[in-house]
Amino acid sequence: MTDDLRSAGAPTLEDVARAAGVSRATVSRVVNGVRNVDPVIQEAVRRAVSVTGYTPNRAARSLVTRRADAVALVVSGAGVEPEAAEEAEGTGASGGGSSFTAQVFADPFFGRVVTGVVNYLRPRGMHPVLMFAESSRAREDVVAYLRQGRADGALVVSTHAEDPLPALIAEAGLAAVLFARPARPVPVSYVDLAHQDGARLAAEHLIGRGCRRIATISGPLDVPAGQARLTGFRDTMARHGHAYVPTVEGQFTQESGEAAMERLLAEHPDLDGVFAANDLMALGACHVLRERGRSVPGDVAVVGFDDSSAALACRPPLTTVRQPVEGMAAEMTRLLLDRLARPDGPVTSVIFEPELVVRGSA
Amino acid sequence: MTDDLRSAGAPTLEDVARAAGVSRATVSRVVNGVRNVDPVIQEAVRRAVSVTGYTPNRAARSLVTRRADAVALVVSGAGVEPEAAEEAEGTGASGGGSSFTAQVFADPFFGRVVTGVVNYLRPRGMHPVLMFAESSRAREDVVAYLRQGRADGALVVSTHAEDPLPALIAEAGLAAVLFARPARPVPVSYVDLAHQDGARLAAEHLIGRGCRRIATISGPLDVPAGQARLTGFRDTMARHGHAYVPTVEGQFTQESGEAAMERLLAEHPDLDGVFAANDLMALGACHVLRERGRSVPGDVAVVGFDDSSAALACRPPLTTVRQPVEGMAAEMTRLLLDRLARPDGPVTSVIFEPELVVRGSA
DNA sequence: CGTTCCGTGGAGAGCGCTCTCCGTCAATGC
DNA sequence: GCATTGACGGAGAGCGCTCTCCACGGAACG
Repeated sequence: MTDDLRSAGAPTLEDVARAAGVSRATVSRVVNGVRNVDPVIQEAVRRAVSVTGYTPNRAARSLVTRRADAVALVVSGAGVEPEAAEEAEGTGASGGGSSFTAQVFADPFFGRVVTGVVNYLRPRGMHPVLMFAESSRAREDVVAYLRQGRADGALVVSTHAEDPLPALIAEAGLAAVLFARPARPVPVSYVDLAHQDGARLAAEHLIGRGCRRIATISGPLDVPAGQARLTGFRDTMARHGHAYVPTVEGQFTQESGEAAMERLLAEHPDLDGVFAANDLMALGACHVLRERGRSVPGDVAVVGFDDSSAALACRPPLTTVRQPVEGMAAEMTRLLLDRLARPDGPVTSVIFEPELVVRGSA
Repeated sequence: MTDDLRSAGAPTLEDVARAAGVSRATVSRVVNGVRNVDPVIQEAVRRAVSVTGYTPNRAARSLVTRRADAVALVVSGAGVEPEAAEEAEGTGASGGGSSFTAQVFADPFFGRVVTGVVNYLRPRGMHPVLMFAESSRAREDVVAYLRQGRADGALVVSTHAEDPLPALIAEAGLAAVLFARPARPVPVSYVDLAHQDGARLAAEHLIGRGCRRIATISGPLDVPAGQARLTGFRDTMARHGHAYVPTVEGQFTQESGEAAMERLLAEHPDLDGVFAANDLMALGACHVLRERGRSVPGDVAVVGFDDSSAALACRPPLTTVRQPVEGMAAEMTRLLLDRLARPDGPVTSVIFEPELVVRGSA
């Protein structure tokens, strides 16, 4: 219906300029809302835009502005194991596929990150490009992608400590912001949770409800979050006179939570309180407790961490420490856009406070 | 370390050409592997590329090729309710935020879609741009994004039937492929599951293990998948002499599964088998059954649908109908890239066969 | 009444790449 | 031996946009 005005294909600035009887530069000024343009001419241009059905060509704009107006959302793992799994790429009909991506989304945590990122990006007309970086090949891809200018910066969520990606990005002089403090110092901004405070809340809650023989299932200790949650829990316990806290290390998975609970129960059959460093492990622990004839929270109180959807899938629903993931992800995004606006700004960190959510399990 | 060879900023084709002592065109030919280039020159160019640390500028390439080499992955809802929720965009610290995105990722199904898409895209050097289209504003954004040439096509996963997005995209002459058949016919390719066959597997399994009083919790009946699963289930039951199947409609959520189970149990206290149209509802059903003193599968056998992670979070783990989501998502992606390669190709549909996964619940 | 200045629109030079066209040179055919 | 062909490299014209300059005119000032 607008074909009469455009030479061929999509309408360009030139076409709009012709239709409005002004120059290309003026149309550009109106479209980008820059400098003063006579209101009458502005109106004429706007009309011409809608008549021609003009849409700016992003590639052309990017070429001169040197900005893609896009950011990458990278889920990054350290992965010795996933590194090898990459071979099985092609098929993977029966759930094989990329074990890494599947594994990432099994934890509802990542969905909350996406929600926070998208909420912040969307009102600004931006959308994240989703990338996975679990092998060194994939990490190079991410760096290449950024270097090609397809994205202006990266939001990096590492699933393991010792993730080499942040350092790679920093070396290449590319912009990035991390979710969670990197294990090794890297000159990159990040957001994180006050994990120790969260663990303290869990400890105080268990003590407060009268538990006397309390144990904990920690996260992997090579991950800063796992380490911090354990430290925070033990410190608080010590401050309340509990010198010794039986501890078994888990891997943040439901299975590892089950195995850990089995061990704790075998070694300390009389325990009456458990703090699991995330909800998935707490869920596993609840299953084992029930199978061993312990009622939750009657015989044993259980507290989780994260307030993920696993907390609600559990019966009774889990008392847990809520991490404001969406807010953290939004802040992470804000930090990145800030940095893109002022590339020589300071490297900062923003730490969020957790919150105890009391439900049925403790 | 390579600064001596580049004029300033990132190295360009020109820089590489100068370093290799050839023309820009030749470097382009080598980089893109097009036409025959003398092996000796090829080698020289390659060396120059690595010496200069050259990376092609995608914006410049896109400008002339008119291809972004990117696709959008759109999660689309029809949403009357989410439409209004858009107001609360800004803050949303405590989990409020965009109820739509949060809701999308609560079901592990979407993570599997992402996995399949990424697995197919990655070996081809592509990455999906994640977009949500739950309001008409957002739908326009998606269309604008595609029209700006920021993505070559869209992979659309609709959460509701009557989703207007596919039609919008088709009208604009943009490329798209859908996950699941649209409620209204639209000239766009799609992949889907043989839902009826899946329901048949569930019915036969329940009958085969000796259940006599079988009920079902259906999905929302305005969604083609919900409808098809119910139809398939009833048909098979009828074929085995069960003329009447007590049915309660659910909404594919855990809560709706609980409510539905309560009702079924109230009206048919003697039932001994339940088919829930997805795992989340089956999980809810199991919780209710246990609370009402029924053992699973001893007193009541339960079969779910999807084989999502909820199936494993359940105790006992759910017997369920597996939907090869990853494979379907990969095929959807293949169809889109095919279409981009041959824009005048046929509109097709690919239907996948489900598979029964027997675990503890039935 | 001349000078300065600000507000505003146009001209045009690229941004870095691809791709068509053309030129060159060696191999081949009659 | 000369025309024909095929293989291969170079030249150069854009792709659609932004943005820096410059030109122009009217207002303000001395």
